[in-house]
Amino acid sequence: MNSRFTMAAHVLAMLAHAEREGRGPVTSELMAASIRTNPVVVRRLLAELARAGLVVSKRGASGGAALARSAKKITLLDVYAAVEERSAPFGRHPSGPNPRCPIGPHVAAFLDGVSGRAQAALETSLREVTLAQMFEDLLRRVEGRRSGKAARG
Amino acid sequence: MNSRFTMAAHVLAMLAHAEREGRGPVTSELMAASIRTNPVVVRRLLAELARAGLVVSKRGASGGAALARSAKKITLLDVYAAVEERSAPFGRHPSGPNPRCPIGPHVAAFLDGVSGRAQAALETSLREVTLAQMFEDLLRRVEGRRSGKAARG
DNA sequence: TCTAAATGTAACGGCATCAGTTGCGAACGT
DNA sequence: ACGTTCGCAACTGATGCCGTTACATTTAGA
Repeated sequence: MNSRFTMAAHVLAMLAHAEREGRGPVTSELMAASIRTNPVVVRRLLAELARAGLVVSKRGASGGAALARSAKKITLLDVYAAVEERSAPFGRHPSGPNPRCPIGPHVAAFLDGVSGRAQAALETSLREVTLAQMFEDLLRRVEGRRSGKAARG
Repeated sequence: MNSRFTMAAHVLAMLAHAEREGRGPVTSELMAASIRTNPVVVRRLLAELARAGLVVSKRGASGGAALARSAKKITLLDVYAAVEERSAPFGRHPSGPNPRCPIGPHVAAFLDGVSGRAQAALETSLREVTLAQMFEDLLRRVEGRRSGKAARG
């Protein structure tokens, strides 16, 4: 299983943090150290996020990545769609069912509907959370304010 | 991506059909021909379904597989859980976040909640459909009754 | 009792995907 | 000009899944 969504959330949290602190772009090297991976892995991830319009990168000295728009306007669904192309919960026959079998194509058609509804439910639950909400929750967790109600997630 | 759920649905539909027709056990070879795969693949699948208590198999001459209980009492969630162990919609850092990074563990904790809710939504949508409902829908599709309302799925 | 029909299971290869790594060219600030 | 940083291509190792072969085991039926 694929860990790009988790890494993307981590990266975007760092970018939201930098933005709030008024710091400049964040380098892939710094983020890679935080995630414990290689800078190139982070850059590949950033390339996908940039293609989706979520981040912008600057090259050269004092370059790095930053959020392309407000953290309030980025939902986890945006992130998921950007880095996880296959959102279907299950796959299909690689070679298709036997066309001489009368039920094969109908099973596939039925499952298309099931898959579509499951996918819609997943997307709805991801659309409800913005990057800003996630970041605020992280701040609360880090600051250890146990008194406030724990944010969902 | 994994096609076991689709194959399992196909297999179980055939078993439901055989049961309704009063036929005996269905061989893996017959089912494999319908799915266009190898009998061993079907048997591996049946082994998982049997471990989950959904089917029973008989060895030897005139052996094969049959439903272990009524198709009305098997939901697609049962099937999904039986063959798709990883139901989480996204994975985690392989090596975990950097412990010296203050937000890493919190990102993971936050995403645990997100994943749990997404997973719950998926499971709810799968629990709503029984094998019997799916099979009835397939029958309608095969018989080509366009007048009746199309079943969800 | 013998035979044919089936399952159960192990082993192996091919293929795809992913993470990690290296190397280098291009862009950019100082 | 120089060092910094991204972008990108290429390669490796690990993993997971499907397909296939092979073989032992079980069972019904002649």
